[in-house]
Amino acid sequence: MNQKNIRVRFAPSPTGPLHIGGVRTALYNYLFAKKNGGKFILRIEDTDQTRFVPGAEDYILEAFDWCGIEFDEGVSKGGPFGPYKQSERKNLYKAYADELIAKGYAYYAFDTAEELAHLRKQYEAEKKTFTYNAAVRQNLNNSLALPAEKTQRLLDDKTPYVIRFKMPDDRMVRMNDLIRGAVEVNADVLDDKILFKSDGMPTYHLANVVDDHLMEISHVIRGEEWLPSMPLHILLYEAFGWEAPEFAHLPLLLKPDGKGKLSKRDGDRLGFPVFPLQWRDPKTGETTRGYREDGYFPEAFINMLALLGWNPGDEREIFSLDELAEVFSIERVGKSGSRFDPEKARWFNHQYMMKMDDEDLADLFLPVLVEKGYMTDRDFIVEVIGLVKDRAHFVHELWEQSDFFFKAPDEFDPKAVKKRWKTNSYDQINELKEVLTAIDDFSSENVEAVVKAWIEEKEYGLGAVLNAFRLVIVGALKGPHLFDIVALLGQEETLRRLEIGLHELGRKES
RNA sequence: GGUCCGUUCGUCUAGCCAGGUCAGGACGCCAGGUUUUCAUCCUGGUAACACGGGUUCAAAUCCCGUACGGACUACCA
Repeated sequence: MNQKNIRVRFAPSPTGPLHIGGVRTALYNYLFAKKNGGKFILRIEDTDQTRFVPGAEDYILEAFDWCGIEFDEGVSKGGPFGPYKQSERKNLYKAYADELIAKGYAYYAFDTAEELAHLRKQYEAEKKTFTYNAAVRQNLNNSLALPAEKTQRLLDDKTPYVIRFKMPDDRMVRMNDLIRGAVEVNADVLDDKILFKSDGMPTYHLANVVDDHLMEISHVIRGEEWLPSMPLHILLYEAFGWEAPEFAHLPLLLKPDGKGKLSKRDGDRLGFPVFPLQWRDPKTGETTRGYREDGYFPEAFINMLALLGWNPGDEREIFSLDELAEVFSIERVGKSGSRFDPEKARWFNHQYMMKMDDEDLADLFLPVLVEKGYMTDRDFIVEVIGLVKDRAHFVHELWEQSDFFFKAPDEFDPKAVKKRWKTNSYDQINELKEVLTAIDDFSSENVEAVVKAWIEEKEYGLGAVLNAFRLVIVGALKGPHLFDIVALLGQEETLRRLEIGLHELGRKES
């Protein structure tokens, strides 16, 4: 009874394309909400005007749309707690900062960025770390150190200032993380973080806490990089007299090799996407590949991401989004970072490829065929897909697995020719032509039966004839069951290819 | 440097909380099988508890330390 409503949020900053680590964070939030009958909110955290990138917000929306992740509330969706973009909530944060000052939990600071940078350098030269905290704040340019009249004069003169949190100097902050358990930090190693910037915008810390409270967020599920600021946030809730949400800090996604977290460079270097969608940088015009454009199915992409850091506790690996939502639990999220494995990503896509309906695949394959200039009967395409889809990892690989269904070979693989086009091949294929011409029922089974009977009767080698046969039909020693191919191609086309093959390959002299 | 978090096959991981199984599965890799071919597929194999102490009859599992890795340490999020 009385259990708080579950409300979680994903709060990206629109500074560029969404990294797959971000997608995974959003996914876990989504799954947690769905599993617990809660709400999932999308909030845009654009309090840093200098880092705004045009198109980034649309990218985020489009990426989730592609993934099939839906929000209950948020930008472009609306909801009772809007607006959901922090720049549109700008005028509401200052009052909260003022409240903290009034209660003695925060103060004005007039130090310039240059002064602080200088101080940091000085400390560094002495091999010390500069921390803006209780130990030094009395010697700096702020409302705690200055006489009240001086502070008031600076304020009246419109001197630029920031508002800092007054970090307690002797206080053990005890916290709980849903994934890591108890965590405790002594506040005296923390610094007086800026809550409100001189440009009139709040920093992440203030905006995040205020909005999470106002939006009645029950669980904050976010990346591990936020773990070090959890004490600040807890203290902020405390200062406001608000009940803090539960926290869960997700482990990072790591590079496939070497050390460190997965970055865009790793994708470029190793040849796999790091972003869900292709992204064109508006400044440089540089284009970065995406999972969608690389041919991944959104279902496979999501499935792969979900299993990176979470597992169901049994040996299942293939899950739809709905199935994930049913079995997901935050307790089963691992503590350690997960190395991203591009090979396994491919494997997931292959699993979905094989499961996918031939008709649906035909819809996806059709544009590829049109582009190649082979517009064919749709039923034919569906048949082809049924024969080759198990062999491909991606839709675009369907073409290399099936090109011979759409055109007679324009060249014959030299290695295959050397291996399988022997002295007597010409005569045998020529004779096969007669055999095939005489067949009325050109079904796979019947052609196979007739051809095999003929080979047996003539005592030709099965492998010799069939491989030469495949060579002239396909152009290489590859592809599905040969008789399935010729049945689908039809009698006329099969005979035509035999003709072409005989002409091109000719009689091999011994 | 400081703070915090982490560490089971090459990789993703189960097992740890409630110590007792040849440490299980998947990807990859290797071998065999199926196939007239290639791919798929099937079967089998390969391979791990970071290290050192302690507690205990018994430690991957609990405790301490060490090493290594990571994140954070901005008027960025």
